[in-house]
Amino acid sequence: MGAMDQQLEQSELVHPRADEIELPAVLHALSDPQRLRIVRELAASERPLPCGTIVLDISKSTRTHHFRVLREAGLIEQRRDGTCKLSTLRRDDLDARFPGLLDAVLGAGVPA
Amino acid sequence: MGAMDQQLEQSELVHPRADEIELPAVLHALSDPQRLRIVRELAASERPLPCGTIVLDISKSTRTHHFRVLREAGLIEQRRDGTCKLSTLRRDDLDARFPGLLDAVLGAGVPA
DNA sequence: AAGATTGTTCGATGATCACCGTACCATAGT
DNA sequence: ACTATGGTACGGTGATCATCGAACAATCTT
Repeated sequence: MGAMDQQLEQSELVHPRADEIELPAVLHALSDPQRLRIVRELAASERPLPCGTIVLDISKSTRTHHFRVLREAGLIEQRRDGTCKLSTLRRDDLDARFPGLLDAVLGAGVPA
Repeated sequence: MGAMDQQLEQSELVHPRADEIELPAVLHALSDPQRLRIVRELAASERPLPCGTIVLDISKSTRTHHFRVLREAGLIEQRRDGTCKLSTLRRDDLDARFPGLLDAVLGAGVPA
């Protein structure tokens, strides 16, 4: 969106600092079923996952879009690893900033 | 949206049952700053509040819109009381369905 | 260098959204 | 009955969103 992150856009990914994570952005990011699924899968593995191994019923570009929304909201961290890009849930940062939120969302997986 | 709730639209408000409350809808409803503020205010008073006493920087129709989103997502209950319409947080239903979620969101009020 | 794999960027599109003003509809009080 | 008052319904507008395909870029393997 902004214009000040152009020069590092291709080398370093845009990640908000832990104290910059905004609640509305987090809730919005989690309000999409596809992204919720990504977050759940990430939380389940608790190990960096390449984007490609997760959501299958959407196109590549849409997948990229969802991962960017999650990353810019501060929910995940992404880094390069060869040709893959590995994603991790920012559990500690989220728990520090919004205690209990992530657990509540993840725990709501199979309610009844 | 639907067409089956036409006959009770003006007398009885549309409320999802507790077990019909969907997580994405709840998160989406909470992802708007105005609605988050409404929910916080409702939670703070823990007593039914008329719509008019809460958000001031938006128009009447927009306020109605936000309250409807909150109600249809299952976050609040609205009922008539004379010329006013009183709103209450559906704390018990939310806690039963998504334990800890509401507390986490409300607790994230003043993070640092 | 060529090919394969993985992901991004770039429009574009249709849907949804937040917001508004105006008109309207209840109920309460005079 | 008239008039506030509190809220809804009805368009309408500009913004954002989820989605796609096609083209491109970066890395690895051969």
